[in-house]
Amino acid sequence: MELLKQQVSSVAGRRLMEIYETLFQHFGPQHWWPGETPFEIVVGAILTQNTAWKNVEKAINNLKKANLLTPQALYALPYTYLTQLIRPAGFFNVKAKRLKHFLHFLFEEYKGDLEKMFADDTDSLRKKLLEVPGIGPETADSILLYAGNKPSFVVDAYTRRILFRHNLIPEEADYEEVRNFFMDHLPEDVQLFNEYHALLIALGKNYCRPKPLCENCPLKGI
DNA sequence: GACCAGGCACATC
DNA sequence: GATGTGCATGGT
Repeated sequence: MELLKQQVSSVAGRRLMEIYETLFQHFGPQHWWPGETPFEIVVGAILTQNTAWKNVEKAINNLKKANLLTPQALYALPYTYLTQLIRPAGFFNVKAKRLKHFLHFLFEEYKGDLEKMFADDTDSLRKKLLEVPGIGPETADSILLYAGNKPSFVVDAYTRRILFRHNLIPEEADYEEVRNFFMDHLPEDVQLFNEYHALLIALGKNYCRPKPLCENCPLKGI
């Protein structure tokens, strides 16, 4: 951590590190992403779009129990059967399509091999993922960071709300601007990006709600 | 019974 | 280009 801090020169960077350390001391390590394999993480990243994680777990468990949580098995699985298995995660019709789109991409470009996919450099893989229908910026960055261990900062609704409330970004900042804010000011470190995003969610879930619970917020006063 | 959840694509203005 | 809307289940 001290080594990381030495790499931070800007005022914004020091502010981000201060927030990070405060959150880490308060919440502790988050052990993200909950998933046993890179492929499970990719599937989870698509299923969790605008959906509570608890519901995603049910869908993933259905796939696990059926021994279908591999690229080969899901690629071969009939669409209608897939929709039934992922039903608890909601939006099952669109998400089944999105999973199929990703699998098509994975098999066309990398013969179904996630390791080959992640052997691509981060920026060009990010561009390719964003061209897959159903994979937007947050899903792409989650896949890169949590499944591929690549340094791509993940931004979500909590992240923006928290940064806006702490006057670090304007309210109208778009996804890329918020992501660049982190990536321009923080050292490019996978573990830091991983933990930071997870800690922001912890803060968002517990304090930085649409109706803020600022009284006992760990960031109060810093 | 509203409101929210670890988004994204597409229609319409 | 900026807003609005559909997608669907399950927890609070």
